[in-house]
Formats: sequence, structure tokens, C-alpha cells
Amino acid sequence: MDERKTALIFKAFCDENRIRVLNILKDGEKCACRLLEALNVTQPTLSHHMKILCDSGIVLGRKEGKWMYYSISEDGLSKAQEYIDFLRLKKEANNDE
Amino acid sequence: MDERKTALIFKAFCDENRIRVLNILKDGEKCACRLLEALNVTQPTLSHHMKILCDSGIVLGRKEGKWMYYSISEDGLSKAQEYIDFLRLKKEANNDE
DNA sequence: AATACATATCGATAATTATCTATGCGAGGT
DNA sequence: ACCTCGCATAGATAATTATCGATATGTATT
Repeated sequence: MDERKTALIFKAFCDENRIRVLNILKDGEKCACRLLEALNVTQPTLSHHMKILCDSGIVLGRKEGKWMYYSISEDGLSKAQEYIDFLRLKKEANNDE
Repeated sequence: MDERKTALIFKAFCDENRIRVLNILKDGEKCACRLLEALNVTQPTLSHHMKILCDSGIVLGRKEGKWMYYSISEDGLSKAQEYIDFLRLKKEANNDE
């Protein structure tokens, strides 16, 4: 339960532009250039967000020739889901002790 | 699918101190003073984080006399989970439309 | 009503993050 | 070998967020 690591995973989801990217990648793997068209930011800014998404483990990058293809990582989603499930495993409240 | 709203939900999870709070609240409702002991930040800083957690919908606050009691919101967790599930509903990849 | 206590809010500052322009790098194509 | 294209990196700046000390607010308690 490294708090830093957990926070890192969810950095993927806490920015509006990154959510926009994820919503697009939901339909399947996309080239960076496609994301750039959709996003109204400059190319370096997109690159910055894609790095954060990859570092979080939620997105996978694949290089093919000149192009970068990004897709959502099922494993990454599982990690995120695991933490949410972890929070659900309540014992009885133990307020006073 | 308001990107701003989705990002807001996950703001709860993208900070180390807030994850620490959630990990504690996992065991059940806790008073703010308990969180303060555990967290190594000043009282105003804790209050700031608790506001973000409540605004995200992941945490519920309840005032009882002088004390504030915080707990994890099942509904909030569901909202977060819904988005993760949403990303999982893949159609076939459609790279080159 | 005076005091003590728990928490929220205010205002300032430090730290982090997002964004841009400019530039570098690798992969094809000519 | 050179050029072009797609993307990453560097460096600077703007915007946001985290944090603190000081103070306000509301709630017992005496």
C-alpha cells in the first residue's frame, strides 16, 4: 500500500485533457496524431499528457515506424479497480478506540 | 460524459495525503482529529484535503457537536467505478477508419 | 457571557503541473 | 546523403495546487 504509487495510478484520471484522451482511446488504439486533432493543445502538450498516462500504467504506447499508437491497458484499469475495491472492503466501523 | 466532472471525481485519488486519508477511512468513519494525528500536516491543510475529498463525492462529512466525522461514500466509489467500467466497454479497434 | 475547543476560512507563499516555443531525434522517402 | 514528417525533450512561463500561520465561526462547558 504505497500511497505514492496509488496516487500515481490515478493521476491518469484527474486531468480534463487526459480524460478526453481516455474517452477517445476507449474506442480502440489510436495514433498520437489522431489524439492531437481532437484535443486542442499543442503537440508537446499532448506528448506530456501521454507520458503521464503511460507512467500511470493506464495507457500503453507502441511505436510503429514514425507513429506512436496508444491504447488503454487492461492491466492498468485492473490496478485502479483493485484500489477502489480495496476501499470497499469495510470492517465494522471502529470510531472510538 | 463531462470530462471536467469525471476529473473532479478522481481528484480524490491523485494526491498522496488524500490516499492516506482514504486508507484510514476504509476502516470506518473517523473524526477529523484522528486524521490529523495520522497525517503530519497542519489542521488547515487537512481541512483543505477533506474539502476536495467531499467535493469529489468520495467522502461524506457529518457534523456532530464540535466534531466532523468523515466516511467513505459508497455512491462516490460507484461513480468512480462506473467510469473505469465505461473504459472497459471496448468495441473492436478502429485505427484506420 | 466567558472560555475552551474543533474545524473552516483567509491570505500569503512554496511547490507542482500545464502549457508554450524552439529544438532534437529517428524513420522513411527522394 | 538530404529532406520531411511524427514525436519527444528542453527550457521558460503561466496556472494551479499544497501548505502554512493567523483568524473567524460555531459548539459545548463552566
